[in-house]
Amino acid sequence: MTKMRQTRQRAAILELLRSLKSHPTAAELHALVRKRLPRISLGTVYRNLDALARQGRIRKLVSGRAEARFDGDLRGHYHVRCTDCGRVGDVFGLELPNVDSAEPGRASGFEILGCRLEFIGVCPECRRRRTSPHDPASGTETDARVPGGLKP
Amino acid sequence: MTKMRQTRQRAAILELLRSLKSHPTAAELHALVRKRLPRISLGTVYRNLDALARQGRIRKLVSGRAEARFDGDLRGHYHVRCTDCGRVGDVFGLELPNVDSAEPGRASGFEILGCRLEFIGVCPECRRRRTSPHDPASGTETDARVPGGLKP
DNA sequence: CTCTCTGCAAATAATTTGCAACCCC
DNA sequence: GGGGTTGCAAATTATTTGCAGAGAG
Repeated sequence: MTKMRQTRQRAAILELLRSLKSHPTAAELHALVRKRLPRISLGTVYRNLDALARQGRIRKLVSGRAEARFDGDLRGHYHVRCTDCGRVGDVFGLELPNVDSAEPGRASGFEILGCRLEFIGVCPECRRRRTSPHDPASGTETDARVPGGLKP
Repeated sequence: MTKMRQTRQRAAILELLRSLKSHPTAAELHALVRKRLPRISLGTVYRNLDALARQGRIRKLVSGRAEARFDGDLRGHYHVRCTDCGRVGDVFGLELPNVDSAEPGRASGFEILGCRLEFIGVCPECRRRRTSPHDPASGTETDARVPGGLKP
């Protein structure tokens, strides 16, 4: 990763995103930034969002470009997703304390229906292949990395 | 939702998925089912996975077809995603107990880097628009719906 | 028989990428 | 000036959908 430059479009995207209370998609952001920089392209928005997230200056809320995966085992269990290859593993036998739904409901104004927790990690195969100094954060939201204790 | 028929392809997909310990993507599943039903199309696989998940007979692990969303606010907080419109809201001020990373690591064989938790709910706007008896589970993984207490 | 389902192919949608011009450092 | 960046357009990828024929009930 070489030196990152400060361009008009990058600054506009960052400033705009910081000024918003919402969590826009790339397309929404593009429409908004366009008011100030009418010629900015969607591709540039994507490239900058990626760069900024990779730097940790903004946060990317999951999903984008990951295929859906399916599980035929209905027993309750958690999942771990490999940051390198996307593979998903199972975590059976883990008991976590319940979360009170009233609190997030009050804080957000949403009617809370449930919640979802998944672990982020590196699968055995990818770990083996990890010799070169791989890039740090993929930029995708991955809350904490507290050794021994994770902030859900 | 009318009566669902029992077809050869649907049965094969379900049986195959149940027999697997992995969490295949639709394409991977398609390749596998094809060994038994060489003429089955990818479209049929998608349609059946969706139907089965909607019925709760299999589980769909997030992502597919949701656009990425971005957040310029780096202060630690959680998110709620609206099941109806996809909008994302913030949950500030929620303190949850940490999760021990050793346990999931041991259970899965993965090197655990972090975890991610997001709430699922209905945003104020969609709730207002909710008069008709909307369809229940979208099929997408949403762990528990314990009133007052959510299983993370 | 009647509908739901299937295979096939074309259509969407989100995101990525190749390339020549551009402009930040 | 040199190399990261941009706009544009074409390319990928994942998933959806229209349609006519097939097959489950």
